[in-house]
Amino acid sequence: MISLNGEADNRIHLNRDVIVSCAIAIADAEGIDAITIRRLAQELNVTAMAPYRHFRDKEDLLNGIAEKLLAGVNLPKTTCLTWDQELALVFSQLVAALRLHPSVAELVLTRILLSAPGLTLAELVFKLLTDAGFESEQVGQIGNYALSSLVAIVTTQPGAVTNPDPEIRDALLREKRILLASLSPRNYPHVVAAADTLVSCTDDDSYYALGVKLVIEGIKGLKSDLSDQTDSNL
Amino acid sequence: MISLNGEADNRIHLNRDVIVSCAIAIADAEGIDAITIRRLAQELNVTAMAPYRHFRDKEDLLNGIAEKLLAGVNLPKTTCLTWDQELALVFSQLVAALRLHPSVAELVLTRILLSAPGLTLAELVFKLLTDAGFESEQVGQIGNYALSSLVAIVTTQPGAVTNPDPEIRDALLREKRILLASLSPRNYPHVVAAADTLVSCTDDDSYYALGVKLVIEGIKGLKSDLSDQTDSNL
DNA sequence: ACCTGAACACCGTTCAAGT
DNA sequence: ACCTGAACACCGTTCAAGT
Repeated sequence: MISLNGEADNRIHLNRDVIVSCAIAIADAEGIDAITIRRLAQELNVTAMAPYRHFRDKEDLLNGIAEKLLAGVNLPKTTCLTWDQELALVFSQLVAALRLHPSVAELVLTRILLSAPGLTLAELVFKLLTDAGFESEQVGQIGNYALSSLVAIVTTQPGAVTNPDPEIRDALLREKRILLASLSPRNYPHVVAAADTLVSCTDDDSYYALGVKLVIEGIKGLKSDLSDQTDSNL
Repeated sequence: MISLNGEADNRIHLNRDVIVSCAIAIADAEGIDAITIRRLAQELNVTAMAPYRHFRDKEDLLNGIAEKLLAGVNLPKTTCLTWDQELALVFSQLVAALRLHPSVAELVLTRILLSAPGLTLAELVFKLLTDAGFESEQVGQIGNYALSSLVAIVTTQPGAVTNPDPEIRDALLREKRILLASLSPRNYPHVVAAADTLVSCTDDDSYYALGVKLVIEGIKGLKSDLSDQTDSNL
């Protein structure tokens, strides 16, 4: 049946990517808890049950969000870098992708191995750790630590505040600042001294750069321990 | 009015700690999503609204859970340790406390500065980082990284699987193992090689010990960079 | 193949009462 | 002071139909 009427058809053609993109947009604007199947359906001018043609259940939708975030990680193609330089680059790209949508970043924490883009990322990280000289058991563990740490760093970024509203966001930040400012400097001198740093970032880029560096330095530290026992080449 | 009847009164005297403990027990048995106000009320033989005398809303309850976990961290009292040794000890104790209830560990990620025990922990970590020679801005950032990383490590522990049922747990683990085993070794050789490590731990203790070491080594690596620029004493 | 519509069991939370 | 009871607006998800 040909569409005869002049009314605009508000129904976008539904598919996984459209739904996932819509969910991310909702979370960007109102926080992760605003992602519900019914809200999504409403936003897409469709019945509450329509999304279920494309997702088995809500968990499947959340997996789809994590997958989309991971697909946004810009992995280096060719490379004339040392393993630690390339690893630092990969980590930076992961952080860069997650920073675009901080309120859904937490979904990635437990879902890296559940999608192709996540597996591609993990594969590259594991390969670089193998190049570095770690045993296969340590490769899995260290890779796991590193990826988890970086996701967590984005999730807990000082200025983050999981964003329930563009306006309330500022109120929450102010509240957090006041809470830290009201602490007794006698009981928590170092927390009070670091309060400004903890509630907002002067420079997000350098904040994340330091985070990546911490992880890389940690891995290099573990490697030194290894080579102390096995060989002594740099 | 004196209780005249012989029936046992199933209603425990309600307070924050009783409710929080019950919530943690529910999560231990059935996963974090099983924590609902109504379920809690039912478990405590009380009306759905009764918990609201002790918690403003569900968020307040989740804060209470995080607080209880952090209160379980056994901080060292006196100390004749160097800053890095004591920091390693504190981190180990944090991990030890979180490991007792892995399915609610994630709640701590964004709630450390919201309770007294969390603030005490953060204060000690920040103090030790200050002792190590970091500037106050770096103290806050590095402390944040380290604590976030350790919480994340517990949340993503290989054998963890957020536990929706003692029986389904094994099924999920098997499923995960099969998923990784079914991957093409051509596309993901290093992931496949690390599959066993990723799905379960041969030794949880050494897994977490390595995680703590990674963070400590990372911090020491950052410190070396500092002292390279300022002075050269070890 | 893809969407609708009604229904079910369950949530968090409000408000006004009870004792 | 602390708990109850009824009600409201919202969830995820099922099932049977529609086109």
